[in-house]
Formats: sequence, C-alpha cells, structure tokens
Amino acid sequence: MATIKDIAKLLGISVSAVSMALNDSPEIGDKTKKRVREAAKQLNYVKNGTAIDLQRQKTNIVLFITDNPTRPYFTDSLQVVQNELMMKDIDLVIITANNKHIGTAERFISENRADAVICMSKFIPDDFVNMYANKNMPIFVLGRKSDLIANEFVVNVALDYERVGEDITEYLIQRGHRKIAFVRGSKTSVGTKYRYEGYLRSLKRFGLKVEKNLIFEANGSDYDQGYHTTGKIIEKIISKQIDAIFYATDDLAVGGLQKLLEKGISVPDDVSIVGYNNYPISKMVTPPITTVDLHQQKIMRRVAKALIGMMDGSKTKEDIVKRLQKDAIFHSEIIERGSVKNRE
Amino acid sequence: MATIKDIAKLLGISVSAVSMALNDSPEIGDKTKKRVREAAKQLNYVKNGTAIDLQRQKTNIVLFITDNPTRPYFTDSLQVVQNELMMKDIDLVIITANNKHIGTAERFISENRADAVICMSKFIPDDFVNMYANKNMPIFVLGRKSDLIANEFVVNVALDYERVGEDITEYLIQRGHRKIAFVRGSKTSVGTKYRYEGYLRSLKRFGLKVEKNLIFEANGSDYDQGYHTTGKIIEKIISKQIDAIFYATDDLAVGGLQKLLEKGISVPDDVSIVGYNNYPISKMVTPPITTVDLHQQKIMRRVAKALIGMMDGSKTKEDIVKRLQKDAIFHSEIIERGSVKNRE
DNA sequence: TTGTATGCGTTATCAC
DNA sequence: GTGATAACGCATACAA
Repeated sequence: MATIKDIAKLLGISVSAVSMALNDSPEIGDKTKKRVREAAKQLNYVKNGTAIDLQRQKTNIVLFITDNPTRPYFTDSLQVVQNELMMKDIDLVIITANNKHIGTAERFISENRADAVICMSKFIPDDFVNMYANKNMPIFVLGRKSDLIANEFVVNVALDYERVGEDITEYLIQRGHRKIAFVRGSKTSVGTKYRYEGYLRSLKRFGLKVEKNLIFEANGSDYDQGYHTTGKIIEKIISKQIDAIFYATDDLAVGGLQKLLEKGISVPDDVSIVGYNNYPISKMVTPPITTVDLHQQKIMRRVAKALIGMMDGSKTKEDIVKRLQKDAIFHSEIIERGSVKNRE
Repeated sequence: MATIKDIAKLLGISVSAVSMALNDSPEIGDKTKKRVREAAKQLNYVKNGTAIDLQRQKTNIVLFITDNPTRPYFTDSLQVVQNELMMKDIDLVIITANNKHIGTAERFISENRADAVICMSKFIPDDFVNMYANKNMPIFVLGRKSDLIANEFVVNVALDYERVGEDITEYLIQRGHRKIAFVRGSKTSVGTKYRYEGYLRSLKRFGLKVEKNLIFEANGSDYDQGYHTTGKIIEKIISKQIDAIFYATDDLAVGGLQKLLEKGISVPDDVSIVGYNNYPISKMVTPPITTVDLHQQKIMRRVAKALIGMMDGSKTKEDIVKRLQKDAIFHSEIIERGSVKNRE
C-alpha cells in the first residue's frame, strides 16, 4: 500500500506538501497539486482513514446499535437519524447487539471508535453505558426505563411506556369491552412488560377484575407466536369469556388475526383486537388492525438534533433533557382502524 | 482523555510497560499489572481503537453494505455472515448506501476503513469497487451481473437471475396458464429487470406471444406499489385477458393480493399469482403465496467462509470462484403454496 | 510556495 | 522485569 511518503519520494518533495496538495490546500500551487494527483493515481494511493482519525482526534462516526435491524421501530428511526446526520456530513454505522453477539458493540464503545452512539439495544447494560460515555463520545439510550444513569454524557430517552399500554386498554374499555385478554410477547422484552403493567393499571382504574386466565404468554413477539398462541384463546372466545384481545405487538396481532379467521371467528364482530406500534403490516391485513403509534420518528428527529448539538458542544445534557421533558411529541396516538367494535 | 502515557507518568514507569501490562503480557509482573489496572481505573482510561488499528495495520472490521436493512434478503444474509465472523472474532459493521446517501459507504471504502467488504447495494458502481479493492481489503459484490470486474481482489457472486425468472414462469405455464401478466418493480432495481428478462425468455421458449399490455410497471417493489398497480389489472382479469400474475417481489404480490381480494376476485380460482424471494410475509397471507427461494442463506455462508479465507490469506480469488461456480446451492427452489391453480 | 519538526496513542523491538 | 525508542500514516504550526 502506497502512502503519502511514497508519493513524496517519487516526486522529490516533502510529505507535508503532498498532504496539503491532496487536501486541496490553498497554500499549494496548481502545478504541484496536479503532479501529486497523478503520482497518487500511478502509485494506486488510497487514504488511510485510521491515520486521519488518529491525527484529527475524531472519527466523524456515529454508532447506531440495534438488537434487530428488521424492526420498523429501528428502521424508521434509522431513516430519520441518517437524514439529520447526512446534512452535517457525519457518518452513521450500524452495529447489532443481541443475545447472540454483543462483542462488537462493546468493543466499539470501550475503544472509543465513534464520536457518539445511539443505543436501541437492551443488551448493552446500564453500567457499561455509564462507564464509557464521555465528552468525546456521548451515548443516547432509548427504550429503557432506568433512571439510574448518572453520567453527564448519557442521555436516556424514555417514553412512559406503561402509560401507552394503559391508554389503549382504556380505549377498549370505553368502547364497551369488559373481558379483555392480553397476549404478552417475548419474555426478555422490557417493552412488552411495560405494556402489560399498563394493561393492569387500566383494568384497575376502571374497577375491572384481573383474570389470570385471560393473560397469555407467547414465546416471542412475532407473527408465528401470535398465530400459535391465539390457538389457545379460541375456545374462550367461542364461550364468550373474552370480547377483546390486546396483543403486545402488531406482529403478534397479525398472526393472531390469521388464526382467528381460520377458525371462523369474525373480527371485530366476535372479538375486537388491538396491536401496538403501528407497524406497516397492521394496515395490510383484513380487517386492518387498530393500534397505537408512538411517534417514533418525531422523537428520533429530536434525538438526532440533540446528539449533533452535543457533538459540536453547543448543547449539554441538561439542555437536552429539559427540552425533551416538556415535549409534546412524547404522547402516543391511537390509530383507529377496523378491528375494534363499539359494543356499547 | 487519559492515555497510557498518563498512567505511566502517574506510576513512574514506562509507557511500554503499561501497554504490556494492559495486554496481559507474560513479561510483566503481577504486581505491576495490578498497579496499572488500578491506575487505569482511577484515571478513567479507555483504549483508543483508532491508534490500535493504525499500529496493527488492521481494523478487524468487515463492512456490510446494504441499500435497505429491512429486506429479508439482507437480514437473512446478515445473520449468517455474522455467525461466521463471530467465530473468528471479526467485527461486522453495517452501512447503508442508497439513492439518498452513499457517501459513508464510499468514504469507508476509499479510506480503507475495513479489512474486507461485502456489498449488497447496487449503488456502489462497478468502477468504484474495482478501483479500491486491494490485498488489504477484498470486496465481495452480490446481486449484480456484470462480468467486467477484473480486479484480483473483487469477487462477484451472482446467481443466474434470469434463469430464476424463467423457472417460475415455466412453472405457471406448465400448470396451464397462458395469459401471464408481469408486474415489474422499482425501475432502478436490476433484480427485477433480470426477472423480467427471464419471463420473456420463458414465454418465447413455450411459443407464447409477449403481450405488451400484460406488462405493468410499478414505481417501486413494495406492498403499496403492488396494491396500487394491481388496481390497473383488475379489469383485464374480469374480462379473462389474464389468468396469472408474476409479481417481481413477494411484497408486490402481497399488496396485489390485498387489492384483488377487495375487488372480489378469488385467488387462485379467478387468477393465479406468484411472488419472488420467499419473504416471510408471503406465507402470512390468505391464500399463502407461491414463490421462489434463492437459498440466500447457504450462499452467504459460502461467501463468509470465502471472505475469511481471503482475509487470512489462505484463499485466492481463483480458489473461491472455482468453488462457487460448480456449486449446487446456486439453484433456486420453487415454494409451492396456495396461490396457483392447476388449470389443465 | 515548500520543507521541517512534532504529535496523535498505541505496539513492538531491542537493550539493559 | 522494565525502559527507551522507533514506527504506523497523516496533519499542522511554523520556519525558510
């Protein structure tokens, strides 16, 4: 691999002259620049980004950590963040961190290989985040509830997830449902746990009894699990023990719907169902599924702007937190479609 | 930010001793190691990955470039590749390159910021790949047909895409369909173009005339486009001008199916449909859609192994190409489900 | 306009 | 067992 040294040697000029020529510095004459460029091409010279980063004491990289790049929860966010960063010419790289593999993410964080990180994976422990966030690499954490993050360079962006679970349950109750089943998703998902808590709170608030046998556990949060778990619910619907189902994710709901239809149960006439997250799939089925939107994109735009602010030093954690807290976008919105019947 | 220099100064020992202690070298005594570790903690020392890379002349990073991290085409591949790399403790980072943003990918490539790259994005031009691939950074290109890549460190992994389009068209013909419509996807997608060519070839081979008005252009390859474009096909189905539709992607097919059902057209009784790629969504709908699987995962396992081989110098491009070419996994497989009727 | 010297943070090669 | 020193590839302040 050729370096600027080789170019300098070939041309009989100094290394710094080559460097400046390559970076189009006004200090260098056009003739020299041309010669340098030609020599570079001739020697097959390519820049060494690592050396540049070391010298500049900056990587120009933002790390985006996700546990699953498939989920719209992530991809929607990605798009928004990428747009904002692009405008500032900051590079975004994605790293996955899940139960199978977390090493890369931890290595990138612990070795300061980025100028900032957005962490959407729940597999990076609070302690770890706390330990490594610093002035040169602030860390934004999403989707966890912990208030315990004390580090000045850690920003915790959290919705009131329980509240959202509460809201959609309330929505069902207000439309006359009294026997509402809940289908939990993946056991390791904190998200579905919060929704479950919200579900419980809502029942309590309206004076409805919590029926243990109306709460179902899926082994995951996806379509297949929804389909499978709903098999165990069918009977209770037929015997009128259930008039609505709250699925912890839209994917679960779509899978469930499929099973219900196969079993000849009409949605929403025989049973109402709701999902969670407003994934695209929820509107693709018949009937389209009523769900709740968390305004993830708007939130992420704010996050991106805040992150950029922290990177260039124009914002502190305090500014950001203050701004986020009083922000209206943190309210979720129920998307009414065809899967809920008014039973009053 | 504290460096090993600071630790050395604090402890009154040399920089090299600190470095060796931190890397648990057998040359250093346990006492010293302990002192160093404590000092590091006290000073909040974190490693600088950039400096390490520069010194080692290696990044330990494989770049995975995709135009869209949502697609199963990508995520399936990702999983496989990640598994293989994990076993060798190689880090994988994902970068998106699409019509909106290509700068980051190009910067990473042109600045040698990885030890190898897998490129699934069609937005990185052949020339660019050719120009920057080198001994220290081989590039594997997927999903393009160009044979023009001459660089010794570029490996082009290409299925016979046209052949696949041909096969599934043949499948329809053999089941008695004679009036087969084709729905093209995104204009910029080379993939759907190949399928189109395959479709044409198949018609020709069976002596069927190509009806221009049975070929429809969608403005993209997703659900919404399938739904929308199918609106323009309805009439021709009712008037029996069409007995089957070949959608260029499963997403298109699912969107199309939705529209067909809404319009009261029965699939497959009134019209048969097929998709392409065996995306999970294609089995989630009613009726499940017959499609074709390209065995992407098996291919990617081979790719990953080949890539690792090239990184450690145990394999050359020649070895790899030879191996890939005679490989049975490059045959696709038709997944029969409920969306095609036998009309013979 | 060009060159010299220095430094970025780390590892590695020798001495001692 | 430890320390000095060079090297990795590049950028920059300053001198010429």
